[in-house]
Amino acid sequence: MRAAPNPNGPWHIGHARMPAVIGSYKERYDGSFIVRFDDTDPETKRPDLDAYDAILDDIDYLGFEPDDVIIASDRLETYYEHARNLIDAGGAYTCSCSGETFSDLKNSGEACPHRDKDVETTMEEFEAMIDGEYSAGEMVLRVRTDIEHKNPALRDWVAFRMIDTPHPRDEAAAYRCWPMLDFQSGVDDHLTGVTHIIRGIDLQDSAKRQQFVYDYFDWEYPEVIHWGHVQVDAYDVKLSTSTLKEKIEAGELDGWDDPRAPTLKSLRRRGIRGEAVVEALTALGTSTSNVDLSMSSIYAENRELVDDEAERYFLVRDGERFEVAGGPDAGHPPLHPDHEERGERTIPATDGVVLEADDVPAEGERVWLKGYACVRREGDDLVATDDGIDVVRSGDVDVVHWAPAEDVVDVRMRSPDGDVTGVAEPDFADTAVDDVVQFERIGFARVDEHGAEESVVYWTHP
RNA sequence: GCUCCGUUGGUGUAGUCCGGCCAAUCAUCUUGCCCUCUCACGGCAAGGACCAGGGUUCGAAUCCCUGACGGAGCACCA
Repeated sequence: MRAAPNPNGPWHIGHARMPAVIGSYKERYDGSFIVRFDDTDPETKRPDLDAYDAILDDIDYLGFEPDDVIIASDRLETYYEHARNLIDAGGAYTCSCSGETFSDLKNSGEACPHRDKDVETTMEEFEAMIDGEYSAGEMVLRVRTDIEHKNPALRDWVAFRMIDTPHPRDEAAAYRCWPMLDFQSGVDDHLTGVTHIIRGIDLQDSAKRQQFVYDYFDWEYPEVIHWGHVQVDAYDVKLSTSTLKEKIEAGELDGWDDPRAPTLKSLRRRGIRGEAVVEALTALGTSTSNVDLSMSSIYAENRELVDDEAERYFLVRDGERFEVAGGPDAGHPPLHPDHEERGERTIPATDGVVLEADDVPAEGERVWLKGYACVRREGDDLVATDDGIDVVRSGDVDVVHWAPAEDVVDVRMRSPDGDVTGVAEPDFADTAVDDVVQFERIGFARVDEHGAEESVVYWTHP
């Protein structure tokens, strides 16, 4: 099977569906996984030179290693050779109608004057196309299908056209005569031994178009299934590479890995594992209707992967400061509640503490500072009580997270909903970049940077 | 306009080919309870769906017809 991306930028979440499904089928049926860059339009779908590696990088992130990587723009001579064979077989003719003219004829089921051209003339004109003797729009090579076919989409479609703009890849920059997707893809699928094709519903007519070429060559068409589009909830941004590119260029997003972008690079930076993305996407199946992917299913898969190793820390957002009277010098909650052997943290309380606004108890009420003790609010002070943990177990007192008022780590947490700032307990400075931690009662986050001014983390999921 | 395709709980999915084992599976989700010094993890429970109407049949989520709704193609884009 193959994934045939158009190299126009890094992948968004929806793109991962193809490698996710192909990769898991490959493992199940001992198949092979080809990546083929379909970059045969240097103009309107102009390839982005960085995208080839970016996409391979994304596939690697997902945890797959392609068996083969091929690039269509390396293979022009192959397509030309098959076009010559097709012409010889009477399966194609050169046509100089304007797109509009041909469209009108086609829609009324009428052949254009060029359809009856003999093979020799067609061959001469096609060689002239290859030699670049025409400009864009002057000449195309059409596949002779059935001009009266009841589906107008299948009538005598274009196989090759002229493009004046050079291809961005040096290796392909000299070519001016380019195959259309249906020709290139159809030929390559056969030549590379593809047995099963998955493609989008937007390409539902492709197999029927390509079938005409396969018939001329007496090839057997692969099994093909179509699936619908994927929408992802939880993002304001449209799932479209070109839209994302515009937003990045306009400065609305910081880059392809901005946490607000629905890209794989963004998920990776947030500490979501490729495996979780693959699991969630594979579960969508391959139905032809459009599907909505909820981020919560990716989150659920990922949480299962990271929970056991994510150390716990406290992060207090917009803290309100209180002095603490009568308690111990510090709190010592464990790094992980299920793994006491990993040790405990030390959170000093002698210089006062901060609590999140929602956690501040009313005057005279009690709250349990997790890992520390029960305190009662008396004005701007929190006075330790001699309550035991049973007041928590009985449900009388809420447990809250907290941080010292001094010597904390300033933290900026970047998330799809924007940045939030706060302070983390001192031991948070011990974490390494790339660690995924859990800020208790807030959620998981990946440590991105420990800077001089502040530490930056990326919110992973609840 | 012409031509394709689809429609199972909030979301996704199994079942549809070969009608009965489906008073419909699993996951996520939501809620409640248990566990717990986290609103994490774990455990238990509950909630919630066969697009509509006809037809065939002893019997229809499953087959047929009609309709509604939704999607896609009719490009010298991929």
